[in-house]
Amino acid sequence: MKTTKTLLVLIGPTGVGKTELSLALAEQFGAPILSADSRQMYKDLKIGTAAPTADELRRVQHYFVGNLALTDYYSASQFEEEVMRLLAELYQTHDMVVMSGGSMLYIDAVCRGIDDIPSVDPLVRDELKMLYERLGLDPVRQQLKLLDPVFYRQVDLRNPKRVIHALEICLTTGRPYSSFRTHSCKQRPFRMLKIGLQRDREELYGRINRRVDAMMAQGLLDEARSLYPFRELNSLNTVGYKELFDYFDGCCDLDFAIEKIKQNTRIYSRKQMTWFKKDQEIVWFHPEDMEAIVNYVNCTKS
RNA sequence: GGGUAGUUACCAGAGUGGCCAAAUGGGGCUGACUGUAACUCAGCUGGCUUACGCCUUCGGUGGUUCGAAUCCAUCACUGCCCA
Repeated sequence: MKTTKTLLVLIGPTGVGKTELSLALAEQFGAPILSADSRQMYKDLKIGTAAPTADELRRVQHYFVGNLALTDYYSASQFEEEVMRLLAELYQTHDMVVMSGGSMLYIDAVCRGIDDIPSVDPLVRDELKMLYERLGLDPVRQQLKLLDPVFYRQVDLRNPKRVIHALEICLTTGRPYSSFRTHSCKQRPFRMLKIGLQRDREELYGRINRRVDAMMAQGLLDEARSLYPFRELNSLNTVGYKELFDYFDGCCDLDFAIEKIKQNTRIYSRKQMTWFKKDQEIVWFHPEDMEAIVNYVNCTKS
């Protein structure tokens, strides 16, 4: 009899209770956990990203937690590639793997695939960054219009990140950015069960606020202080750290910074929900209703 | 008790006779997003309406005026100063 290999994908906004549930489910099904969190991957971001603790890491085999240095370049595409390679390996010995996380783009990269686009030449990146900083977005837009009129018509021309990135690709490859974009959905050699975790807004916000207070009690301030010298790194453009950097700069007092962390975390959770809402494959549960989730998983096994 | 400044939408705060449902910022909400994504960007934010538009608002009341958030009177409350 052929056993179906399953990827149990736990999706939900930050603070909803993914970590706890993922551990319980992983133990129940004897599955390893694959984290899909773009910030918990950095080994120096522990408290502020609510990364699984050493105890939790001992309970279940985890992947993609604390595997990067702050200076490492990383992308959703790399994540897709590494996850696919790892899954092929894990499915030799496991029927089920749990993937748990909140990084929308990373999850989609694994579940649907992401187009194969070459990496940006660092020189081109620096050059465009300078151009943008010196002369604004307009010259970037004009160049993009010339090199990729198709994408030029599609992009949000007011969004610097998107406009600049498209041009970066045009310049490093010599081809229009849009020619790489197929948006095709890749087939995966395993079955995916997307489980969405949901709580009432008020309940979620309460958890988020309390979690930030708990982070402070655990020493987030010291963690952030030790990372302050690296604040310009992209990996530190992260909720929970950037607000404290502002405090170190003297831009606000500590209480204000903490409130900002709570607020930005709430905003982030809403962005996640907006993204996940569109995904019709997700079946939604309350994170504390493990029984219903286990039933659902078992029912779909046939 | 006397003087003085004020009372504008969730908050702060512009507006001092028509171009005002009322600038701007914050907050809130909604959404976009395929390569640094916990990023970046956008829209809405008095009520009803798809919209044209209509209705109710600028501390209360009463006036002046074709027309008032804006002028006058009065009442209430708040801040500051002098007693």
